[in-house]
Amino acid sequence: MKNEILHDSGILKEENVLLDEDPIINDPDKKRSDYYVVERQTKCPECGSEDLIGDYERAEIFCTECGLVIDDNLVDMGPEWRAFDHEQRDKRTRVGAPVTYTIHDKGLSTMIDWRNKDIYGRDIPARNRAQWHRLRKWQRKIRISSSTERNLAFALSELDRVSSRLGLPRSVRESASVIYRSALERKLIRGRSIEGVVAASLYIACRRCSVPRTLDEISEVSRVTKKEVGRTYRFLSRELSIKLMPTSPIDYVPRFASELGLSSEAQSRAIEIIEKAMAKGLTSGRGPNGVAAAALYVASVLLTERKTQRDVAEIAGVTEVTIRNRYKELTENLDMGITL
DNA sequence: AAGACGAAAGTGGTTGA
DNA sequence: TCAACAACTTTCGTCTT
Repeated sequence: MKNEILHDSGILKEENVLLDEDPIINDPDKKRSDYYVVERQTKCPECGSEDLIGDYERAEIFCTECGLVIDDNLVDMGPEWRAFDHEQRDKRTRVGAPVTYTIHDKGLSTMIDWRNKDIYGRDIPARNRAQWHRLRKWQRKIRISSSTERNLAFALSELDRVSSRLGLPRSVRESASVIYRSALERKLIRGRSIEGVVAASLYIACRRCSVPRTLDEISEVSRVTKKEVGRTYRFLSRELSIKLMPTSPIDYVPRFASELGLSSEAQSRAIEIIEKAMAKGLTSGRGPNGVAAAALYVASVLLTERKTQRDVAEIAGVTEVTIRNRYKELTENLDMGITL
């Protein structure tokens, strides 16, 4: 059963609604990701194509024809887990507070009222006041019982703030909070700012989930310099022995391309170029965003959708000079048929 | 006039003695 | 700890469209 909603960009979307006759829910062969493709019969405003794909890993909906990203702030509306019967389905829809690593005590906490009244509103006798006072004191101490808990509570709200600003999907946030927790457990935060470690955890989580954000982008929305994020991230990955593959320039291509308004042919052309360049070893030691920018620039020229170097540079977060250097290397070493 | 090009000097971080 | 180094940036003058 489908329920139509009007998206704010004016595009009609469909949303899956959990109903008894929904076949996917009870099909154990379906993967989570299968279930989450909820956009159907939607039209791309650019080319009118109806082939849209919702990519919940990157939190983007894009058109397979022209590559336009229609919505890059996708909210994961599906149920928390797969459900196999009625009872579970009721429990597992995304309602209430699921247990999550992003809340410091998972939302379980008790407060003792500061007023000296009992539940009927009567005053508490003076002889008991001291006892209540002690209870309150201890309750406060227990709730946020240690500096560790205070730290975590602050860090997780900061993490939420930063990742909202970056439009990061839930999976990345969970992953980042797990990283932060283990850093805290190993007492690696001492001597470092909480913001810095939060930013670094997010950076690691982003790269792990192949949703790369540059150090620049992260330091822009958090109150940490790029230098500090970089230092902390290296420290964390060493101490927690997190192995990270170097970011592939290809991971940046869809995001940059859609921000530039390039077609999907240009995207795949750029990816082709990058693959060739990687095979020839032209990308090693080079900043991946610079390589991605140059490949996109070349692709845009080849397909006569030319973008200026400045526009590409700005979106990719590199300078025009870097793009020039990169694409000079590309054109010199790769036979691309057409001279620029 | 805007964009592309390239030289030269500067910056921040890594590496190896 | 320091110098050498590679990648990248900043700045600026010149050429091209």
